Amino acid sequence: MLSQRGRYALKALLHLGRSGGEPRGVTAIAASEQIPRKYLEAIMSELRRAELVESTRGWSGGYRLAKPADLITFGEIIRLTDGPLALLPCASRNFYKRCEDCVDEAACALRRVMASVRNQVAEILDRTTLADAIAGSPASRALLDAEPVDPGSADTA
Amino acid sequence: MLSQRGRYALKALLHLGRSGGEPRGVTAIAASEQIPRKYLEAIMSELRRAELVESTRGWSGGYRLAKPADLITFGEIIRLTDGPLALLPCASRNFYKRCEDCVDEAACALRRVMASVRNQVAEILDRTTLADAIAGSPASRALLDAEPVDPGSADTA
DNA sequence: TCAAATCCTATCCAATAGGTAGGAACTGAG
DNA sequence: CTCAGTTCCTACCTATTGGATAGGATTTGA
Repeated sequence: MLSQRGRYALKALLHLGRSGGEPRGVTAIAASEQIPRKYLEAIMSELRRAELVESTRGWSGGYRLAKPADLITFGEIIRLTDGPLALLPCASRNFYKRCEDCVDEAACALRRVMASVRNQVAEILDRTTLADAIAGSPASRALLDAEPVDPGSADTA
Repeated sequence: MLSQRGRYALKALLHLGRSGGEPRGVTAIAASEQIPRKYLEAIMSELRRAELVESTRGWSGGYRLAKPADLITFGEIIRLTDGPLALLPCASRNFYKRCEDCVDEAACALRRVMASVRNQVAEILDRTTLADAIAGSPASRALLDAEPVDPGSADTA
């Protein structure tokens, strides 16, 4: 599961994506996205340090995306806020770490499966951009529409 | 990422799958899979309560799989030990929970993407069984072989 | 100069992950 | 019938982390 922090980051970035190039203040974003203001402040600082957003201070300052929304992928955002996409460190590409206790094939059988999961997840998240999500027309529609999630009737889409 | 607990559970179950129907004691499994014995004891208890394994006590007792290895999927194991496969509760099928603060499309744009990820992950994990992993010939070889993970040169496969 | 904004550091709290301890209950071998 | 080896159960511990708040320093245009 994503951390709340990660979810907030994604919501905030999607918000900025929808706001054109205009700077949006943390207070405004927090209010309209239902995020605790002070907490969002910290998150936006992190996003700035990661150069996903740019900020202007003072007067009518705020944050805006540092690049076009179609150049910012879910993958890079989530890796920043939540770390590896993979289910195991040994199946991660960007955060690879060997399992200390990996001596027999059991571990490797595991790793094979986990690597395939990682590949599929990365395939989606590294190809889907903020712009895709906003437009509602993701890069790989075939994948995204494959099998709709249907949580009762609670949905706006 | 999977919890250590989940990883241990998977390793132990794969171990049992490789052991034919013969009961294996916790001590033996722990030793050969490099898992703290007492901790594994707790995990095996949980797996028994979930009816993934059966136990016999006393003498030459131990644990064995409660069903054939080709009827136990990674999906059910991981859901048991680590909860939802989805990245967000609102994108989960088995653990669905509405996001309290979900009012505008941002959340739904998010959910669309996360749902597609969930579907792909579940597709793999619910179709891959212990037997598949052990045989090294997973259900959907096309997927699993799609893009091999290459962590430097540290690999036994 | 003032209000509004980002920025920075420190702190707090509850929950969880990971693991340990100690022993009760069971069971076949001897 | 006892004993060693096993599962089973309850409780506990400790470090880390997630999620957030507090308070103020700094910047900047109106």
